[in-house]
Amino acid sequence: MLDKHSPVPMYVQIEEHLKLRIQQGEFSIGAAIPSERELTEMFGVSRMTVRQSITNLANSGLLYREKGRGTFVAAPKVEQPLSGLTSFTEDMLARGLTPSNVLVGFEKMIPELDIAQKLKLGEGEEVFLVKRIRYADEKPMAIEKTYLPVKLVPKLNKDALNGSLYSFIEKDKQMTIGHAMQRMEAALVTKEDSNFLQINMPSAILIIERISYLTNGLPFEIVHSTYRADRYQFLSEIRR
Amino acid sequence: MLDKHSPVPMYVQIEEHLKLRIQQGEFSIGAAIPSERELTEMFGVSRMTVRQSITNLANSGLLYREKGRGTFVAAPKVEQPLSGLTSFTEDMLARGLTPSNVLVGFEKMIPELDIAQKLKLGEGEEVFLVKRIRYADEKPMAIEKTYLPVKLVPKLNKDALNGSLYSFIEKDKQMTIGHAMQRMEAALVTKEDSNFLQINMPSAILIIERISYLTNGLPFEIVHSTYRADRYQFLSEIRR
DNA sequence: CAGTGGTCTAGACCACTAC
DNA sequence: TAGTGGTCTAGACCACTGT
Repeated sequence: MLDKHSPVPMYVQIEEHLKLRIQQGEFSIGAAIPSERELTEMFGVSRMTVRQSITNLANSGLLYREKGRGTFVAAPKVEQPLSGLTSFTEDMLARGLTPSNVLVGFEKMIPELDIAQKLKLGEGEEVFLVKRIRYADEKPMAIEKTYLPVKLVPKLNKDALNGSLYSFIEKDKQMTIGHAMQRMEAALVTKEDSNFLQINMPSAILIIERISYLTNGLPFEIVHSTYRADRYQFLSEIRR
Repeated sequence: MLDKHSPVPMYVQIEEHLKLRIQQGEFSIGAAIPSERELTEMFGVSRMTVRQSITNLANSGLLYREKGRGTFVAAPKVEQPLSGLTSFTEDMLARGLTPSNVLVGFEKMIPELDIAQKLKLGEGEEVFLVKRIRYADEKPMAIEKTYLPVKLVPKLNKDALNGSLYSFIEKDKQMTIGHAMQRMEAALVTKEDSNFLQINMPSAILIIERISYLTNGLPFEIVHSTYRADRYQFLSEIRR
């Protein structure tokens, strides 16, 4: 059933095996899966290994445990939000839209004080500022300004912007992306932005500012996005 | 150092011990904490127990691990978002504001189709609709409409609305709250809402709709909130 | 090379649930 | 009382990092 000599850890194989059986409807929603001791025998592994699999599946929301009763299949999420840190491109593709974008600005500059503080920059340290209009299915969706410390990505150029910025950053080992803080607010569109977004005035816009951090806690980018409110909704999941 | 006979699990005690030493600055940001084997000796427990503690602290973002190198202290979050599922009251208190509210509607009704579908109700099943104006520091902050299936909370009344709705629900065992899906969008305020919120027209508002689920996946409430955009920003944390 | 975190074993006792 | 998940032990081998 499992490949003991695969480079894929046993607990990952068990996770995939269980996921598959759940997807195929072998265990319906709310039904108990086999107990940890039964799985231990079925797979010929120790109980701790089975528990690691189940813990991961429970953390991801597929299963839930009840003391003294068993482990059960949770109801699938009706709306699946984009989990984790995603780019505009990934976001649009997940929504079934075709993303494209126009670069309207790329410069090296000394940022304003609030940007410098959020990126924990010293005085005089420079950032790259990338300004893009983001399109979905050929229609304007958002204006996006990205600030990146020059010292973290000194080799950044226009060509790199076509690919994934995140994989460009993570090519450099020791730089792995950890988490991000996101601030969301509503506002009225400005005259200038209404032209870029091709909307009337007055209109509401959704402003999303994201500060992304490496695993060591160092901030490495600020993304300031202005979305058309009539075309964009933000979905997220909240856990207890 | 640890109490082997405490009802508090050893791994929790170890977590608290490490948290304390980090807070006291014994391990500074980016510094390595003792290796798992060192901790095993220090605490007189097995390595798996130590690992459970460190895994939890790493999941909560306090530590991060690097293969072959060690475990390190992550930088503290600059802005701390309200984590988990919180009520308006908790949210405002966390922001240093004083919450209050006015009940403007409480009725039992058959909901519209979209609400019934989201709550997975059958035809003719009723909901409670609670409409409240939420204030922060005596000024209007949001309009909140909450839909609750009558079959889940048959005894709900106006008095219960003064306390915490969540603890009212969880009093009933077998009903534990699991996760929620949240949808956020911006819009222009309507004439009616501009009166409730005491804002001019045109103004932008932030609409947040939350569907909360029990651990078994059953939806148990929909909260539709309309926030003043000039007074409210939504913070969230995103993990990879 | 020695040290680190990642994976895994084969047991054990506990508190809790259901019958 | 039997079965469940929660906690814990005392080892083991692996791949990876830094010197």
